Amino acid sequence: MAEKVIPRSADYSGWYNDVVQKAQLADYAPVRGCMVIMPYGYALWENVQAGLDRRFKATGHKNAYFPLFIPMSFLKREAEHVEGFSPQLAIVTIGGGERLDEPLVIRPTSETIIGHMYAQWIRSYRDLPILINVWSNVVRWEQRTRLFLRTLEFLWQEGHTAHVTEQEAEEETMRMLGVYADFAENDAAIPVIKGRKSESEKFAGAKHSYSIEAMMGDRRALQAGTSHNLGQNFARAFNIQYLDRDNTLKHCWTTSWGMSTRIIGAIVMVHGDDQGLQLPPRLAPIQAVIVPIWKSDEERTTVLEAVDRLRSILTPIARLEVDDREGITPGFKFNEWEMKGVPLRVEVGPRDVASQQVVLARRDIAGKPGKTTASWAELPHRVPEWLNDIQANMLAKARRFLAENTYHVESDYDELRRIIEGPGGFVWAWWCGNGACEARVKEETKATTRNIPFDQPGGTGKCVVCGAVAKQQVVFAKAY
RNA sequence: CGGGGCGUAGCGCAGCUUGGUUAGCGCGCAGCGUUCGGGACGCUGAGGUCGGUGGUUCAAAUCCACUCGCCCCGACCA
Repeated sequence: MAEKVIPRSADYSGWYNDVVQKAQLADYAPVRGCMVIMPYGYALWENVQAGLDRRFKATGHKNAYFPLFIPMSFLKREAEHVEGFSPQLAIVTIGGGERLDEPLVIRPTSETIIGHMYAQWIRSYRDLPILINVWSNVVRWEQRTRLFLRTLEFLWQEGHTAHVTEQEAEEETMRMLGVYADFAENDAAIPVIKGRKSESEKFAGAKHSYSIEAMMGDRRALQAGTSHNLGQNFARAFNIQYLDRDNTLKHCWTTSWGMSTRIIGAIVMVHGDDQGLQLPPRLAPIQAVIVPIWKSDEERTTVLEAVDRLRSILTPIARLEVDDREGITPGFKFNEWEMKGVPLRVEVGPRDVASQQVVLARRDIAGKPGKTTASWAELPHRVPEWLNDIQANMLAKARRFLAENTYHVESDYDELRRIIEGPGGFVWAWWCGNGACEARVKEETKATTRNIPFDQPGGTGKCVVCGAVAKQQVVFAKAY
């Protein structure tokens, strides 16, 4: 635990794994690609869940659960009708028992089950909209895995809604994308670009897919959340119909949207530094840690008495940890809590006790500049103030980084290439919308279109690849 | 599935080219003492089928064959 984190600039992916493991968020099980989330990492996920759940409740969504395993025959019967939607299959035989007569399939997402249930539940326009969210685990057969970002099994929420009109479904799709963007920026302190996915990047079977795209510390993009307008594709495949006011049967308009434990990887990559993890206060399982300092037994007694007082002052206003472990130096503790990303550290030594004060050290500003003293009396208002300030500063820093590594090349293809192959980052460029142009960029530079941002410059330009008239700009970047 | 790399103590590695007593080092771990306001130090100690199997040899961590596992780069990635 006393080891230092690999520097971020030296080996980014090595650094990433190192931070995740040393901060005790997660580790690999001794099986290829299988991630074990540790208690500290799970506590972080619980805070993510709470932040999202609060927003879902505010938009009228209810939680439910759908099964993980589906008999093969069901999947064949129900799923093959959706054009382009071919879920990855995992065939299961039960260990220790007999071979199954019929293979079970693990759902990679719940669309199939949900489509089936909605078809049974929905009869009338009065049943709509139906707004359900599912907290669940899913399984994908990934060739190459990475802690949090791409794992064989992961935790997420998936929302599934059904509506009377196309417009209502589109509004819902946008509302939930907005919820994700709001969560990312205000809770996770990660600035994102909201936009629409290109045809080749969208969810199979969707009419439109939208995403929020974030920039990681190595300037690559990460899709941090998606929202899909499924049109009537799934409703037709699963026969989700309702009787409208005019006494005719109509297909519903459905949506789905999700955010996963991948967001934890994003938090690590956006905010982490050479010192380790850095957590935004709103999501940090531990917002403040008290580190008592003493030499003699006498000092120990007086300092720990003060710590008890501080504990009762701070417990109501922050998620608090007191590190009164013995036989470990204060310097070691400082570094350890920094590695775990705790936003605020409260140091209390004999000198502080004598003057009824503490030293506050903030994680987002290294060294002396990040330290100040505060009297015990002012802690109840100073600590929340600092936590808010740290939250705001982390978002501001991430915004600055995003801006500094964003380029607008308009229509010079060679420049696009130079940026992607050189410093890397997000490149805004005009795009005619032709899949061939997109494919060429991917082929030649490894960069993909991330999304077509809602926030367009307006007007028209020339496609960065073919020079044809383009009505929109798209963001190109290498992605995880 | 193609290309490359690696398996030696809980973790990270050296030793292998050129075979030779008892297989080393750092971290961590245990005990004792000194320390403690930015990753302490000293002493003592525990911990190993050298991934596995077979072969060559008087002798194998070291050479050969096979095999298992892992990592990286590609392919793939709602």
